[in-house]
Amino acid sequence: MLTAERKALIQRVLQRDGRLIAKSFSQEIGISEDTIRRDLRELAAEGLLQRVHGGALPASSAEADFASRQAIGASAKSSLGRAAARLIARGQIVFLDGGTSNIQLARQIPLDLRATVITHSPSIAVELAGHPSIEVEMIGGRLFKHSIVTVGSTSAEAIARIQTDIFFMGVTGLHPEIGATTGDAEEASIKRLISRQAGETIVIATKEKLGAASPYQIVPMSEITTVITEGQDESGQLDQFKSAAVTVVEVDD
Amino acid sequence: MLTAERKALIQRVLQRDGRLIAKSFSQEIGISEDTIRRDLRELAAEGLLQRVHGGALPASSAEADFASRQAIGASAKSSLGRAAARLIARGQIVFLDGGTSNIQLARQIPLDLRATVITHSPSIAVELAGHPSIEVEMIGGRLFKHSIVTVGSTSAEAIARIQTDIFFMGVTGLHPEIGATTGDAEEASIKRLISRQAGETIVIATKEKLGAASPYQIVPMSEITTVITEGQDESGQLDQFKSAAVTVVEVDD
DNA sequence: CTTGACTCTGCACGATATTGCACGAAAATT
DNA sequence: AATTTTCGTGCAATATCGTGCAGAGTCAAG
Repeated sequence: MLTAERKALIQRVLQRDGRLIAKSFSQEIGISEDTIRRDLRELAAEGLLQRVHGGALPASSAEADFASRQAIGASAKSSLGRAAARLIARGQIVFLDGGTSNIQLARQIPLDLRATVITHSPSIAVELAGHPSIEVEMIGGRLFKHSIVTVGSTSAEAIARIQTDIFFMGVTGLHPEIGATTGDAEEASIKRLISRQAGETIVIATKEKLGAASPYQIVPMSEITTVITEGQDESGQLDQFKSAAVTVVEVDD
Repeated sequence: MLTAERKALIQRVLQRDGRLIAKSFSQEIGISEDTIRRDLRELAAEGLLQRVHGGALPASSAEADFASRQAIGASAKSSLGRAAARLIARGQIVFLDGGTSNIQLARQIPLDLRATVITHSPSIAVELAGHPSIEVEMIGGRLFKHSIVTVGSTSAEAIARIQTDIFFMGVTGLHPEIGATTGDAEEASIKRLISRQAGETIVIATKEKLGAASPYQIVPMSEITTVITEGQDESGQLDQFKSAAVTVVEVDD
């Protein structure tokens, strides 16, 4: 087995299980613990995971900081969410992905707007249960705890039967050449499917996600209709996205 | 279990419950008290929590305030949930209905119990996303906002394909002759279907629900295996249930 | 084809960390 | 004041870590 393969596998297991035990993992793939520990040390040095006694945890440790992630940059996310919510027209069928940006979006939907929201995020469903005029449809399936969205074949089948006007996609990275990416292969696959069923695919990206790339590609830039991001374009990155035939909406805080 | 995971878990429980008892927590996750106390000491040294005799409280005083408010009175409600959670055996497939009683139940599931929870309540799904060893399967469908559960034909189809060991049913009334009732016809129909797919049907009923009846019958008493309720039987109502070949679990506060 | 530099891997071993137990001290409860 | 519970520390057993080292494989220059 190649070193690079092994390292990729480590990251995948880490994304899937939210942790990795050095001893049991080494037995599982039939490699000595020493080698695994070496890999873990190197990946930790690159900041790709968090090394702990006994194994490793994801770099941005899983659900533990879901709440704190929500707190960080909340004001920026809520103004992005407000801008995104304005793109929903009366009567449309909208797919809302999981993630903190989309929860903000859900909170910003005008109270008199009548529309249908499809989601595979229980958090979004709970949030919208309090909205007076939005019809909510929940996609079932196995719960992927890290992102708190449903995945798997049950989800895929349900999604395949629904055509939507707009898909607000959550990503962990958005790169001009690589496109939209996320940290889990199965999640990427589900997002790809949703995108195919949608007329428009819109990505809300805070500035730290611009130019970043995670292991798994969801779709290339060509599949993305609109990017909603913060207005302070320091690095000129936005020009790269604009030239990719994508509408870029810049929002000031 | 990794040390870092354990510490993360401690902080999450602290955030959720507003407090942590060293002794009961150590039993819950099957680790010696010494280790837990050591963890608490270390986390306190980092300023991540406040160490107190018997356990720990959240670091910030604002949260501690919220915590004590929540702790008072919640203990009465959660004791029913705790009793219910004890009925779940390792490896079982359990259907958790919506409702506040079942959310309490979800919170009381021992942290080391491995089981699968099926639910049509997004709130339950979100709650269990934080549980380290429970597999969660979400039933999709149209969201019935009043109860925050999914209903409709999509839900019904998904439910019809699943056989479960136990169904913890939420009701608004439980009457010795009329049986279990609720306020919405469609919800009643979905609950009936779930009950048919389950080996046991268990109802958690606070005392104000006993003897009460809502417009729509879900199932007659003969379909209910167990009733979990509060221990203070003033009116002799429980005898009526006991004579209906139902196991009655009385819980003292 | 050979040689030498280089990398990767597994093993050995001393260093370090973690855990549970024992026991006396401190705190809470009666 | 007596009793029970909880705490903290020392200690020993165990698990995990990091490093040095040697053998195997790779690759390119000779």
